[in-house]
Amino acid sequence: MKTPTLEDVAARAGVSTATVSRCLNAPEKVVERTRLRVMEAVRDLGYAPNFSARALAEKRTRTIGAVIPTMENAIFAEGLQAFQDVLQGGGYTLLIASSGYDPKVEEDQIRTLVARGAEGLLLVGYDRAPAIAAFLEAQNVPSVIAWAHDTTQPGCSVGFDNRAAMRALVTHALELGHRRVAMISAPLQGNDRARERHAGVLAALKERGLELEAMVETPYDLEGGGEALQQVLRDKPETTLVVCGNDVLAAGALEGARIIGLDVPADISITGFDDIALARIVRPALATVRVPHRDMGEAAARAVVSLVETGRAENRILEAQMCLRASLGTPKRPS
Amino acid sequence: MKTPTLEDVAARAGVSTATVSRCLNAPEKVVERTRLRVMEAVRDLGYAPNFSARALAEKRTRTIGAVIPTMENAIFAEGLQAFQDVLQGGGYTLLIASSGYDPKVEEDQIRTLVARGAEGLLLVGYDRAPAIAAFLEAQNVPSVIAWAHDTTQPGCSVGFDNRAAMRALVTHALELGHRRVAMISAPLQGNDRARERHAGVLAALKERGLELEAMVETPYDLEGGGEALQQVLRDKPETTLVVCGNDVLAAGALEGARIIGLDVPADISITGFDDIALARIVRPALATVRVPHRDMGEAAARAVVSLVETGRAENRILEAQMCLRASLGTPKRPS
DNA sequence: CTATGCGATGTAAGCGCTTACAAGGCAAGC
DNA sequence: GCTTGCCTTGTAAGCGCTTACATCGCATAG
Repeated sequence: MKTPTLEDVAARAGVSTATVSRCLNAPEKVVERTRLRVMEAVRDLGYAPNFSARALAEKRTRTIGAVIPTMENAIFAEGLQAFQDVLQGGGYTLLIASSGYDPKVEEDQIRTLVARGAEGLLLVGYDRAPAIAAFLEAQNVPSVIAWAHDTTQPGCSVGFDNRAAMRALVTHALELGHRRVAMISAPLQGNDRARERHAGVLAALKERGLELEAMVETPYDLEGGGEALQQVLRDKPETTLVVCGNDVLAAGALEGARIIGLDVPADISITGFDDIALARIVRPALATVRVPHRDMGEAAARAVVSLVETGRAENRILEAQMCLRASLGTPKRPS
Repeated sequence: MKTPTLEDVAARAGVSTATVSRCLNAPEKVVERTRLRVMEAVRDLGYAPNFSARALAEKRTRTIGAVIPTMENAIFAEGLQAFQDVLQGGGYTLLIASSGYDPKVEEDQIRTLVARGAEGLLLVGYDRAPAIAAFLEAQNVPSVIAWAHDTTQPGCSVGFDNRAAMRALVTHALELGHRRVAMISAPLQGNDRARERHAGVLAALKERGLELEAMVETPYDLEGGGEALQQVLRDKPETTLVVCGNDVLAAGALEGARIIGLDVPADISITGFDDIALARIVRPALATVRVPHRDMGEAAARAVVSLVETGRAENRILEAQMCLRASLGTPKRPS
C-alpha cells in the first residue's frame, strides 16, 4: 500500500497531473467544477504531496537552517521558537542544529544544513572563520546574524548592542558609588557577545577613569559562576560589584557569595544579563539586562525570508533594557 | 553560476554519472584510480549532492520528526539535544516542532512533519486523538513515545514511570511524618505525564489511608506555582507538604511560601519533579525526581532509527531517581 | 586458442512533481 | 460564418539522483 501520487489523483479525477498540480498550487487557474472533483479525489485517496519531488521540480526547498550555540538555554529557545513560528506561517520549515559553542562543530553544522538544502540561515553572533562566509557566498545562501549587532560588519543582522547595554548597566552601578568592579564571563574566545559585554564594562569604567579589578572566564554554568566569585573575592576582597556576562553565571555567583557568607547586595552587588526566568526567582532577584528574544526571533525570521525571496533585508536593532533588581545596591564603603 | 550536478562532475572526471554516484555512496565498488579522479573533480567543482533529488530517487528522506510540548523548557531541550546527536551520527536529520501543549497544534505539527517526509517520529506522552495513531499507521510512519511509559499502551516507548517515581517520593515524605498533603500540578487535561504524577501521589497516600487535601491545576510557570501555593494554604492551612508536578511550579511555590512568610521546610515542605538546574539553585534546594534526559534522548533516537530501518524496536524503561534536598523536611506538627 | 566468469563501468529508466507550451473550446466581434 | 483571443486543460520535458541491467575487458581455466 504505497502512498498515492499526483498521477493516482489525476486518474481518479479524470484529469491530467498538471491540473491536479494547479488545483493544489494555484486553484484560481482551475475552473470550480474541475477543482471540486480533484479535491474530492485528493480527499478520497488521502493524497499528500511528496516534498522531495516538489523541491526537486521547483528547485526550492522552503527550508531555513539555524545554528545556535545550545538548545539548553532559555535565551535561544525562546527566540528560536518565535523564529520558527514566523517561518511556519510563511510556509518554511526550520532545520535546527546546535554547536555547543564549538566553532568547528558550528562550521560542520552550517555545511550540513546547506547540503540539506537550507535556502537561508540564522546564525548567532559574528565570530566565525572567514571561510564560512565565503562558502555561503559561493553557495548563494544568505544568512542573518542574531543576538548581536555590529554596524562595522557586513551582512544582515537582527540583534541588539550587547556592549551598549552592558555599558549602561555598569554606568548605572558606578553612579550608585561602586568603584571596585570585577567581571565573570563566559569564555571570550569565539563568542563575540561575551566580548562585547566585556567591552561594555571596560568602556563604562574607563569613562570614569577606572579599571576592571579582575576578570574571570569560566564555563557557562552555575558552578562556574560560584567558583569564579569565590576566586574573585579571594584575589580582590575590596570588590563591591561583580558584573556577570549572563544570568546563569550571576545566579551561580549569588550562590558563591552565600557560601562565603556575604550578603548581596549589602556586602557585594552582582548583576546578570539576559533576564531569563531564573533572574526573577533567585534571591535577591538579579539586576540584569532584558533582551527582547521573541521580537528578535520574529524579526530575524522576517529578515531571512525577505533575504531568500527578494535578496535583501534591513538590519534591525532592538532595544535591550536595563532591569534593576535587588542584587544591585549601593556599596557599603564607597572607595 | 548554478551549483554543480552529478553530471558536471561526471563530465569533468570523464566517467558516467553512475560511477560518480557509486564513488559517493559505495566507494568500494569503484576501482581506486577512477575513484581518485572522481573525488578530485568533486573537490574542484565544490560539488554537493542535492538532497531532494537523492531523496526522490532513493524514496527515503532520512529525516526524523519530533514534536515536543515546548522548547522553552530545559527538560525537553536536553533530551532533544541527545536525540539529535545520535540521529546525526546515524545520517539522519531532525525536524523539530513544538505544540505549546496544545493537542490541536500537535496534530497539525505531526501532519506537517509527515508531509515533510519524516520517516519516523518522536512524540511526548500518549495523550492524543486516536485518529493520529490511525493516520501514522496509514502513512506507515513509526513513532516512539518518550517521557512516559505505559505498558498497557501499544507502540514503542522510551521513558520512565512517572507514577512510580512520584509515588516513591511521596511515600518517602509520608515516612517523614507528613499527613496533610496538597498538590500543585500543570493542567492534567491532555498531559498524561501530569496525570501519572498525580496518580502517583494518590497511590502513595491511599496506601496509608490518606487523601489529597487539595489539588490545584495551574499554567506551567513560576507565577502559577506561587499563586497556587498561596491558594492552597488559604484553603488548607494545615497542609505540611505541597507536592508539585514539576520543578518550575515548585520553584514558584517556594517563592509563594516566602511571600506569605512561611519557612521551608520548617513550616512547610515542597517537592518538585525533573531535577532541572533550577532545582539546585533555589533556596532551599528542591527535593525532586531526577529524570535521565540524555539517556532517554539517546535511547529514543536508537529506537526510532531501529523502527525505521528494521520495523521493530524494544521498549526501554529508564530509572527516575528520587533526589532528596532541603525543601523536604520533617513536618513541624505531625498530625 | 577459445570459453567462462567476474569485476568495473556505462546506459537509461524511473522517482513525483512543476511548468512552458500546445491544443481545444467557446464567446464576442466583424 | 469566420476570425480573434481568452480561458481551461493536456502534453511532455525536465529537476538531479539511484540503480537494475547491459556491456566491456581481462584473467583464468580448459
